[in-house]
Amino acid sequence: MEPINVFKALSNETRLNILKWLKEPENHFPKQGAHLPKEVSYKGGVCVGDIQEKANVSQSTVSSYLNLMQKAGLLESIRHGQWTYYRRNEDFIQQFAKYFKTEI
Amino acid sequence: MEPINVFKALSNETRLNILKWLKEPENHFPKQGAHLPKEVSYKGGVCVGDIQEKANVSQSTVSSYLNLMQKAGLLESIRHGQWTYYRRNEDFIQQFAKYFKTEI
DNA sequence: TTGACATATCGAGAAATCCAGATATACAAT
DNA sequence: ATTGTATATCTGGATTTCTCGATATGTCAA
Repeated sequence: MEPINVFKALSNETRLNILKWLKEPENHFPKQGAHLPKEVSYKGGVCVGDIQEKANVSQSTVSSYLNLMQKAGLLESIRHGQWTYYRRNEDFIQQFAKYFKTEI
Repeated sequence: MEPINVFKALSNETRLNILKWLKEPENHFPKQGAHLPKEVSYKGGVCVGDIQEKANVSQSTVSSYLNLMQKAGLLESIRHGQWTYYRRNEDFIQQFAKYFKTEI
């Protein structure tokens, strides 16, 4: 775990919002692309295009943001056909919260 | 509370170290300047010069780092004569840890 | 295999951050 | 008043981050 990279990932409004939105994907991504049955895609995460639309930044920006957050440990991704679904890495986030409480 | 500013403040190795050192000033600042009786200065924090020596960055850099961290809410300072003592704002840090656990 | 679409990567200019030295300010002691 | 010390602020060059458009890659459908 590289705390600095986690803090850097969270030092940007858009990225922080993405992480929060992904806490409740059903609420924040209602126009869920109909690529997959609801239960599958929500469990598996939200696809890049839907996140881009909500975040209102360019496709390349959102893609690299998601990659950055994944490298930091905050997100994980699953490819499903031509879509990549990103979701929170809850284990890691919880572990980091604990680190913050005890080490910081 | 501006979470983004807190994350930015913590996105730097030196600043993160300073925050950790200030958790146990007695351990990390043994050559405590003899400006004040020990109990006073430790309770009140550590002076800029001592932090600078430990952090091994320039005087101006450490001063602006401490100012940044204070603005973010992580530190508080007390002036005592010609010395400024910085210490952790434990209430804020604890509050932020809670925010992280519940909101992030 | 070609075309369409989703996502990733590349390249670059603008903006922000890093961090130092120089200078200013505040206070203490003489 | 003057000098010395601690800290803050200013200035600026180097580096990093931000964010885009363009292009590449991967996948599905026809």
